[in-house]
Amino acid sequence: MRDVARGRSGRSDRDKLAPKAVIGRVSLYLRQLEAFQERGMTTISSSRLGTTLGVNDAQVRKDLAYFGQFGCPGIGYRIDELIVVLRGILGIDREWSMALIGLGNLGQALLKYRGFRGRGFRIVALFDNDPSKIGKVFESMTVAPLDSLAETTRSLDLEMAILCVPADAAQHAADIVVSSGITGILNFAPTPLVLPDRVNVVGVDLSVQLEHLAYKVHNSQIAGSIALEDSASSFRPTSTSLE
Amino acid sequence: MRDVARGRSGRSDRDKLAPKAVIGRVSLYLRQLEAFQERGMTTISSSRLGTTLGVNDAQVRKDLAYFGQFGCPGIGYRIDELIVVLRGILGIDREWSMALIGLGNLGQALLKYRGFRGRGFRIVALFDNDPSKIGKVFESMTVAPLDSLAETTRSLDLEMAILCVPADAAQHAADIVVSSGITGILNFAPTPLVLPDRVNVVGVDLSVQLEHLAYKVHNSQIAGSIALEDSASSFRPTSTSLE
DNA sequence: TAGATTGTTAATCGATTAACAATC
DNA sequence: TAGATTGTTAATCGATTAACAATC
Repeated sequence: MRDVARGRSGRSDRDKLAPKAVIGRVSLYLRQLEAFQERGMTTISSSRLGTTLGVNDAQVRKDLAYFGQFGCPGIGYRIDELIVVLRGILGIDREWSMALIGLGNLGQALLKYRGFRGRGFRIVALFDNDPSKIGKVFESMTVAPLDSLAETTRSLDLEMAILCVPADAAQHAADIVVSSGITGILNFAPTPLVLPDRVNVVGVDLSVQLEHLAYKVHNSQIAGSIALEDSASSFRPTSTSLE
Repeated sequence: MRDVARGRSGRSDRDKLAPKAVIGRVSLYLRQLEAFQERGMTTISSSRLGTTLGVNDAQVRKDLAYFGQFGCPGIGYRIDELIVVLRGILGIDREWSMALIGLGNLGQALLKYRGFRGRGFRIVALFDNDPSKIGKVFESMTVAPLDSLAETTRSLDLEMAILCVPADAAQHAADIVVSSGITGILNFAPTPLVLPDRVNVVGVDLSVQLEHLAYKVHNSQIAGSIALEDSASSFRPTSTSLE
């Protein structure tokens, strides 16, 4: 564990980052714009882009205005221009080399997953501390022990790591990642990591997501049965169907 | 109270669901409480629980108070009691049977992933529309064609589906899921789904998460180099030294 | 021009945090 | 009792939406 001093330390640079929610939506806008472009469209209004993604039109404009003025009043946004701009904002107008740490089921799957490569994220080195994994070859890369990470980070210019180790190994692995100089971690381990401020983490907690779904289904079942009781035979206007 | 003509769609039931963020944190509280319990602790204060997870203590209390009064002033919360309560709230005090739809890399991985099973989520049937997948056996389950989903939903009492198909197949697959009577979808396909209100969806968009990380790293690198320039120029102008 | 759509301000809505009486 | 901690209200903070002048 490095300098834990969370909180009030020198955050001023960080404070300039756009709110989490904005960036998530920008990512969605970009993908949708690419889809529109493929269909041959050249301009798009905030209203149309928003409707497709379930986002208010004012929100689309505000999100984009956060980074500059990219639209033409009366016309909308030029799709090709906006795509270039958004890629630059997100920092995906280039390739990123990543380490994959932990080659259990999830790690192996993410390695094969095509979704990342198409967007410039390349897994170029594999690490694990399990002796039964070290030396194995996946996608023509050999799994190396975690303590060789620093060296490889230098030789291959790794900037991000995907952390797919069990919860009880996560903090230790993360410490090694940090000391190797990597400054971005995509954390799939279901545990909070304590890290220095300069290291960026995005957590993907599959159990939390699934439990959220269980909560919703569980509670809409309850709501549903109450509604049934309430209006025994009145046809429930099941609002929007597909469309 | 139930059928207040609230705007466009009949959402009144849904409006009673706790905010997304609250549920996400409740899920984290539960996991942390289980960890505390394993270490033999019997009570916990909102302050201690919050600190461990990086959540404000007032927020912990408020989140829990959303569902009832579970604490003892001066003492804190009894861990074993709170665990039972939270499991009930989330609807994970029982088992959920799920369909896995799409057996590409990600689907296969999620099938093997241990994280779900331990929490009562069981994948009990596999579906795919790719002829090369149908009939194959994974974890002693045979992949069936998607159009047999409705039948299996009835026979096995499926309530949720994990959707792991490519983006361009997702809406069609989701329509079949919905028509089969399943009311919860964990969507890994990187595309928005258009679904009736009564169907619950939680989306897990790995590309969005990874792009968010890229954004953070990209921008903290910029911030970092500006900070370097700034401090360098304060006593060594025009220096371009790295490190 | 008339219609469409932006960027932006003001209004609204929701979520987080501080503060504190109640209470164990 | 004194110290600790809850549940909850009020204050703050942040995010979303409505509205509209500017402009293509």
